[in-house]
Amino acid sequence: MARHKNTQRDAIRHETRQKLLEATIQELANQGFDKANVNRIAQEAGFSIGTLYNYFPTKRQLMYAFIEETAELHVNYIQDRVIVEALPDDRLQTFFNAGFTFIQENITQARAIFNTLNGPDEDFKLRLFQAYQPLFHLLSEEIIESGTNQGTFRQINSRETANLIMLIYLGVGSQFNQEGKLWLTASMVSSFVLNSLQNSGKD
Amino acid sequence: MARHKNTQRDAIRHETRQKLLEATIQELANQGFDKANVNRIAQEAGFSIGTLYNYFPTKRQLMYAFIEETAELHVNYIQDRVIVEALPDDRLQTFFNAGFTFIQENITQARAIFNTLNGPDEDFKLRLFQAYQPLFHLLSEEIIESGTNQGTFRQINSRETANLIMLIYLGVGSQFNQEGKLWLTASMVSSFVLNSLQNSGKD
Amino acid sequence: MARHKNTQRDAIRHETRQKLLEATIQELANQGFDKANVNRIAQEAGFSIGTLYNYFPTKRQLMYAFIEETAELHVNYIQDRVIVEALPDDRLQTFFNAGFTFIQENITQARAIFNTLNGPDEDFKLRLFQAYQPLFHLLSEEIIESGTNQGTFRQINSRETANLIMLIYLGVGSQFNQEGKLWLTASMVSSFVLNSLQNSGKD
Amino acid sequence: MARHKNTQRDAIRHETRQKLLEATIQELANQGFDKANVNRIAQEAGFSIGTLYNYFPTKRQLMYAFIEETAELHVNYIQDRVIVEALPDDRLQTFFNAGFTFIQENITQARAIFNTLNGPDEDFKLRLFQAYQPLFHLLSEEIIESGTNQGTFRQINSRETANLIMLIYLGVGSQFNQEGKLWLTASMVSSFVLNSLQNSGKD
DNA sequence: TATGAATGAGAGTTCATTCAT
DNA sequence: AATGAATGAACTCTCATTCAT
Repeated sequence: MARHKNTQRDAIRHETRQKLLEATIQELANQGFDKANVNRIAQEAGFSIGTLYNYFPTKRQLMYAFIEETAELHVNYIQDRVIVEALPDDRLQTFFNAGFTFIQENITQARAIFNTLNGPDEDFKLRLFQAYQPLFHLLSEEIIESGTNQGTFRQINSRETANLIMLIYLGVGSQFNQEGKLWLTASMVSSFVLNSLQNSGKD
Repeated sequence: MARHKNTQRDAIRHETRQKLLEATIQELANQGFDKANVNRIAQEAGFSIGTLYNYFPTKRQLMYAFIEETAELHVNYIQDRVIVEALPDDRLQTFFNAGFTFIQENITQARAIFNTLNGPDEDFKLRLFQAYQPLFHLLSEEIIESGTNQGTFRQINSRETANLIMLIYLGVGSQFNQEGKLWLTASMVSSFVLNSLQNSGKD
Repeated sequence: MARHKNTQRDAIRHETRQKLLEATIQELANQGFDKANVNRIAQEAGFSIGTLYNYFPTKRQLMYAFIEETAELHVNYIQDRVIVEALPDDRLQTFFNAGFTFIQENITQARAIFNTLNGPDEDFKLRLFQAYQPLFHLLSEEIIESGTNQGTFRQINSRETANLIMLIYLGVGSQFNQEGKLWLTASMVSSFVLNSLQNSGKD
Repeated sequence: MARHKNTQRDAIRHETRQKLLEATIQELANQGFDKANVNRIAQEAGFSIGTLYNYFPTKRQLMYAFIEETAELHVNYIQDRVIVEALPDDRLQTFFNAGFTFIQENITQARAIFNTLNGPDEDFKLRLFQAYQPLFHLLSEEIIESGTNQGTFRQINSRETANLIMLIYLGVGSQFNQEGKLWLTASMVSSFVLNSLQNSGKD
């Protein structure tokens, strides 16, 4: 029974934690890290500030938790869809399709991530970089190298190119208007990138 | 003599203003807008806080002034070098060469601009966007359309592509390490982009 | 028990709020709005500045709260005593008697109100005007019109006269010396006003 | 010739001083003493802040000068018109007529004076009180006592009554709307006061 | 475990005043 | 006599964090 109680308690703890993180997303998306206000976050989540501090010892820890949770969702969403494709071309297109779809469907998180992404805080950047490593690896190994090996893509430094594509993805992904519509489409971007990667006769 | 006196006054005002803006650059590069501290800026510039506020009525106005001055330098530097080239290919290469050179040589300003660029503040973004309009125009009209007309580049939407290239430029430009070395080289990036733009047999 | 806890919390909040308002009264009485210092108010109340701002979001809101609380006390005090009198003459005398008594007994609040009353701030004036409306109504309807209808007072515009009497009351009320002694007595003032209002043979 | 030069210099000094005082009136009328800004006053007057400080050693001295100049105009205006009347009744009516006319015609000064009048600053009050002494004397000696001696007015303490009338005058005078229209008319107020003062059969 | 009253360092901004020219 | 650049104490307000209940 003690065990049962603990399970129940864990469930409550988990739920509270999630509510706090959701409120954090909203606040971060609207305000960015510096202007985000933990008192307001607690209030929006329906808890007292004391409770928030029972779950996250500092504002920074709260933000770290948010980054890691959101990045995991983001990464998994793309990875799951890319990996089922066989051809490098299709994988690249799926990368952008899935990525931009995720952004459109999770615009608040996306906004919060992108706000954080290019801020001056090196700690945040490092965390984000680490959290997005799987996508980097996906691009570098499962798409570019795979494509070069199969002769679909021209010879190219896979790490540098992955870096550049990742940058394009995040850059385009952060350019949405107030309604969350991206300025550039997935197809425009992926065709731009594919055109550069594909082996043409002349090269 | 009154005229002479005014000249002297103007010189003093100009010098003080410049010192304040230089200190602003440092602070912005290190801290970003929100954590930038006007008291520290004034002190670094060698003036009292009151003097700073005699020159710039709010922290925000100070930042605007910085943005406009720096963007103008940045834009002119690139424009002057691109426009003397005749061929679209060369212009594009020069765009990246000059751009990345400017960044390396003005790393503090660049860092400050990029810190600002992707922050959550829409006002700053708008100001930056406006200040960098000439580069956007340069890409769209003088490079891409020119190339498409001459048959060097494939048919492509010039505005969207300019947008994407600008994004790539600024994205790569903001990825430097502590010593100010860029992670990607101008030649790698411009060849990536050129490969995408150039007419190949197949297309 | 939760309920009990809430009751306790409410009591604490109320007490803190009152202490802050009391300190506000002191400060306003001594300094007027513009020179009133919120840090000093908080300190006098025995709290930190942060606590003050947890209770009142701006200096101005603090002053509004003070105005409304004090005006209510002031109005009730006079109203309660006037309304039990039957004759218009007695009511008018009671109006001044009670009013001046209240001032003598609450000299700090009175001083603060009068300091505020004629300051340059239109917002404060409006608030005060609204808060003192019941007294205005009391004079206009329950004293002057009542007196005119009964033939005790001569025919006279009740609203204008109420305005004038109110002005006299507040004007005399603000003329006290350092010890809080009024320069004019209630009986002198009420006999001056009654003499003007009462029907004489000649008019 | 030296003398002539000095005369010229004096004229310039006088003109500069007047311009500064005029700007002071505007500022005081709009802002009240505490929010009045000497830098702004100098600018509005068309001089540098340094020049203002050459003429008035402190903000406070500038305000004193303003008070004394304005009060003198105000007092003279009323006095000149009252003293030519023979009868106490007419003098009292003229007192209010002239007084309210002056206010309407010099609304900015009036506003500034009334803003100052009831502020918390005892020094200002004292200065104003002294500056308005002649009006007080006019009421007390030349109107009330004169009237009592002639039997026109009932027996009444002349100093207290003068005090009360002065208070009524200044109180009504400070109640104007944005366009400078008074809420009460001169005739309404003077008839109210006369009704109280005049000997009726019953008293 | 949850609460929320209280804290206080720190930030942006104002403005009377000084003084070298 | 006139100038205006420079000063800095003082002020309002913010918010991450603590801790007694």
